[in-house]
Amino acid sequence: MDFKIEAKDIATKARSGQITTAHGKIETPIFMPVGTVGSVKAVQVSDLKTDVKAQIILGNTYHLYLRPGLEVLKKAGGLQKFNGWNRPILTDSGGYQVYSLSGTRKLSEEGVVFRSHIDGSKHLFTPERVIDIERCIGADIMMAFDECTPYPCSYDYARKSMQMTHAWLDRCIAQYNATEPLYGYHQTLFPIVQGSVYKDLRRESAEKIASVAKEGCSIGGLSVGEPKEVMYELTELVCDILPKDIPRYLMGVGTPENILEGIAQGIDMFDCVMPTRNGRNAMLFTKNGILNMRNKKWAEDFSYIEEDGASYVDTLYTKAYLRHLFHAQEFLAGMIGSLHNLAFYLWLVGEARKHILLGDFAIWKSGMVKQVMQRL
RNA sequence: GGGGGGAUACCAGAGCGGUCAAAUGGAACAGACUGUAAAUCUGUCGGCUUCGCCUUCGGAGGUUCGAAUCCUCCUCCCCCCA
Repeated sequence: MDFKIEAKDIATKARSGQITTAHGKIETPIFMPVGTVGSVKAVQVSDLKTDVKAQIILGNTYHLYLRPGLEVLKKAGGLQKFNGWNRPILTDSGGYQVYSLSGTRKLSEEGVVFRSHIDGSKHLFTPERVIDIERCIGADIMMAFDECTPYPCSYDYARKSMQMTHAWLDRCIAQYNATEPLYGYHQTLFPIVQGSVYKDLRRESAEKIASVAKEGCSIGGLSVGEPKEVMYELTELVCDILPKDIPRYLMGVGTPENILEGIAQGIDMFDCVMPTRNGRNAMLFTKNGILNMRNKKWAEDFSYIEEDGASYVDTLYTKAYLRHLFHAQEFLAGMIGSLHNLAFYLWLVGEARKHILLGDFAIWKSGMVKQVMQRL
């Protein structure tokens, strides 16, 4: 994997660049749609490519391991072939499930025993095992196995968890170095900064990650409920420590505002379920603000979803019609919402990139944040 | 013509003497959602000057300390037999 920085903003720490993977190039800053079980929910691959203009999508190690399972993925020749995407894929390691499925798993220094949310069966995930699974999935970018700490989180717990994540990282790297890709193309490994909301822990973790990161690195454990100001402050602190010449990925973030702030602090990659999940739940992000498409006020609004929107659905359907679809619980409603939101997110990071290259990112951003976050 | 059942809030539908402004669904209205156990979840849902009060359970009377619940009559609906 290769990363070239093309431009650096002067007023902020934003930068634009290009990542080259075995499955294609990625222009940064970039937003990566989430496709947990191998599919970006409610969105066709064809639309992801031509309409959303996604360049890389996520998959999830825990979910794909459980279903369809490693044998199928191996026989398919990797996830890129299996799901028809054939472009760059990043897999989350299951570290988020350590957090989100905390009620059905047991955590120890060795690893995590998950109780399958599908059938209740037990599955041990160790750092070594996670790397093996990610090899089977064939992700271009594999995430190290970590614990995403909850919020709030005591200092003591955060410190121990961070130390464990660091120990797991060393084991991930060892396993990474001891194994080969299964499908003949290069896979890279991103380590993850943890440390909850504690600055000294974040600093320590960032230093650890900086010392081992080769081709990219990431920041985890944020956007789990802490105030956004805390997230911004910690992102800045961490970015100042992380290597400048490799991509930085802020995991699980976020709202359009979060993403623009992240870009300003030097983040290159983002992912979040928000555009798809909220899109399925009738919340639309537009360049003029946020709409709840279930609201009565759209019942007889026959204007297009977004007159100059980024997706073809924006001028194919009216607000009144989309509201009707949501009320009628038609699958099409969630498909339109997801497609619209993803196209908006990709448009947003594309614009950010454009303005970084132009040199007026800071001005553009402050106007855009206000515009994009207002409620319509 | 004879016999029986029923009318409850926007809809459907519990309740069958006090703990009922009335269960439960649905609809409606609003909100939440940040490395997806989510096409999910939450709240409100008679009125008001809202720790209380007022008006409601087809209509009119009555019994009772007290009625959506019991009695009488009326109106409408449904079913069975001829």
